[in-house]
Amino acid sequence: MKIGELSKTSGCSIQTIRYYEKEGLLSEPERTEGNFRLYDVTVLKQLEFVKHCRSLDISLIDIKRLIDLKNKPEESCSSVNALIAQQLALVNKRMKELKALKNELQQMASTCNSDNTIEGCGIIKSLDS
Amino acid sequence: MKIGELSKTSGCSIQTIRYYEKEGLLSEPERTEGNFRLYDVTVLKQLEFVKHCRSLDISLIDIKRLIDLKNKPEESCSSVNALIAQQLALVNKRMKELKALKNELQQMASTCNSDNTIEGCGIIKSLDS
DNA sequence: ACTTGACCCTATAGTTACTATAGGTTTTAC
DNA sequence: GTAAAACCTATAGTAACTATAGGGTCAAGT
Ligand SMILES: [Zn+2]
Ligand SMILES: [Zn+2]
Ligand SMILES: [Zn+2]
Ligand SMILES: [Zn+2]
Repeated sequence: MKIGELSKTSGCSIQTIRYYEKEGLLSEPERTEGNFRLYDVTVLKQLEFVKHCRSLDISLIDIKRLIDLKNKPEESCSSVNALIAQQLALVNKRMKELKALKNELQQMASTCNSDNTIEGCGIIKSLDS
Repeated sequence: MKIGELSKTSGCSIQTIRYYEKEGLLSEPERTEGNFRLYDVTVLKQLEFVKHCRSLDISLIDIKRLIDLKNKPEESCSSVNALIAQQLALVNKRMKELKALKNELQQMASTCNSDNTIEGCGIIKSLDS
């Protein structure tokens, strides 16, 4: 199949597919005489793998590491485990930050009833301090 | 004071201060004969305002809007309120996403005891499906 | 055979909020 | 007088895409 069909089947945009290829996350496909990319079905699995990783917010560099690890099926999976643990730690950290943000924003919002001038607005006062 | 001192006092890097100025978040300071930026104390308040907004993850564009609103103290503060509400909605959305991420990552991590080959690793299996 | 339109190609610029150089000028201290 | 420290502008890099610009290829219809 050509890239347009792969794009529709996978739900990835054409540019993203080409970008993933450039970054080494997809193997380079064959080309037609006219230089069009020509994919076989195996690339769909690769692309799904990448998409699944991205949905977990794993960086492209880490996805590449995972792909490299996948190609060494005999080795220990401890690196895989470490990578996921690190990703989890990142998510936990961001969640903490977001909770703090949420608290402060909520408190700020509660000081404003929208029925005021900017000069007297509690939100602006909070932001000024 | 010159930019180095402002940087130390405020905790913003020199480049960041110049960047904020370029983006219109700080008023342009006077210059010495030799073209060095020369600040008076009022800029510190401006910078603190920006920093406080950034700590709430408000985008530079929205900070600029807030600054513009601040300069119209007689107007209604409903725009301010709306902007903060929107920011809160954004944070809530990201928190939901992060929770889903965390769940999936945790579940994946639980399928791996690090004592396996990559071929048999539960994490890799999850990512493949 | 020829044209039109859909599809494809590469290369480049834009996005956000900075950070980091490169290459140069000014000030300050000795 | 000179050397270091501080400053200046302009430009490139970061992450993961998205969006053009300016082409080439291919299938269908006339
Ligand atoms: Zn999943
Ligand atoms: Zn208000
Ligand atoms: Zn605060
Ligand atoms: Zn494992």
